Amino acid sequence: MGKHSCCYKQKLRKGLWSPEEDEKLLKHITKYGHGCWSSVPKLAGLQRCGKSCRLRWINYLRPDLKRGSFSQQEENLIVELHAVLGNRWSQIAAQLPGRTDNEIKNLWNSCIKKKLRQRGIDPNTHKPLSETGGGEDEALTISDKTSGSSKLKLLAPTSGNSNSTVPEPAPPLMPKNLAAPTKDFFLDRFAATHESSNSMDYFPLRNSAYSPNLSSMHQNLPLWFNQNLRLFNTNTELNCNMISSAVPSGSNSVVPNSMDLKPTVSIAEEYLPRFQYLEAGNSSNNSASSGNASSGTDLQSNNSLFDSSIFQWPDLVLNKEDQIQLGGEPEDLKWSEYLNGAISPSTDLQNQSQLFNGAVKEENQFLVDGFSSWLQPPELFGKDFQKISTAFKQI
DNA sequence: AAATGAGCCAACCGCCGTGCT
DNA sequence: TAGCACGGCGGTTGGCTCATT
Repeated sequence: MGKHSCCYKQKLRKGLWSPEEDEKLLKHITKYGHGCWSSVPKLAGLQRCGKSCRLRWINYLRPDLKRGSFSQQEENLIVELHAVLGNRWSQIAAQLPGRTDNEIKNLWNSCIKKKLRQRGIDPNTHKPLSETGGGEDEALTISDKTSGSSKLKLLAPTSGNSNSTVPEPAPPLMPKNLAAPTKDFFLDRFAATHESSNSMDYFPLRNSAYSPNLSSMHQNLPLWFNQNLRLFNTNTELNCNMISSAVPSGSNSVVPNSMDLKPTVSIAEEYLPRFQYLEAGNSSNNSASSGNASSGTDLQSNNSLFDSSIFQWPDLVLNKEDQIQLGGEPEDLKWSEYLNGAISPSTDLQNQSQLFNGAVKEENQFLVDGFSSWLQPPELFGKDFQKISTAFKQI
């Protein structure tokens, strides 16, 4: 049980992938797309099961993967997201463009957990160890895998009656296949969840060691995370500004340096002011300590998400000059989507939603951008990217 | 230089949900 | 409706690398 039929059919290779296998798989997918994964190994001439091919592609060969170590901002974001989503690595990964769930999971288990414990935080509950008794195996309160109920808890706003402990039904969740939510949709959600001071009762982090401001955001975060959609994919904007600032210069990101893909308007910009509102309304101390207070699209400086949190690992704070030196470009933008016109400065949420609800699989984009990026040494991306991408666009 | 342990990471395993027949 | 195939996810494992003894 659990084993796919393809695994029984023949003696299949297991273990590490050889460069030859990688090449075969890559060539096949860049040329034909993956289609049905179970048929990929056969068509590509590989002695692997389709599942293995899929995994290899997703975790390693995919051209939009960001290589290199995680930036401090990325780590912070992972911690924050984990506090909200628990061990839903794929959903966390969806908010970190270029990172895979496996990568994040590994980072969490090998690194972040340790750091949190060193800081006296229980990585499971995100509460101080003193509160949780420091039990390593304490039952998870957040990553309850019966996600239905836990989600309800996260999502449920409380009634206007601040004494009530019974959550009232939440406004409707973002429907998977309906038109994308409007700004008002989120405003309504925000109002519903933010109105009641007691709403924290249903949020596991209400007493966490994080800054109180976070609770407001956390309450709303789940509303924005749809299991089947990337977070509007707007995190392209949300994340890119955070992450790009700290990506080491040695990072061989596939995003070209020479391109300015930053959209003039994004959903993130639409909603980030709300974070500012949260700050103003709920926090008496929203002064940025990150030294990264600049644009209105910078999540970090706008909502002090990390500013007053305990996750200020002091070893990596970049000033503006550093950012410029390191590139500072919005490298996490899905440039392939830009190429395909999926995200343009005028692209609205609905269009993006349609993009991801559409029949075309997201990965199919690699047919185009994968080919160009893979075959280019990283240092050539910037120089040749536009030319190459233009060429592929014309195909 | 060899042995050992720790940490990291790629890949596997088992389960679940979904869509198709 | 049941059964099957498949994709996807999260947990776990095994092997490699590096540091320490």
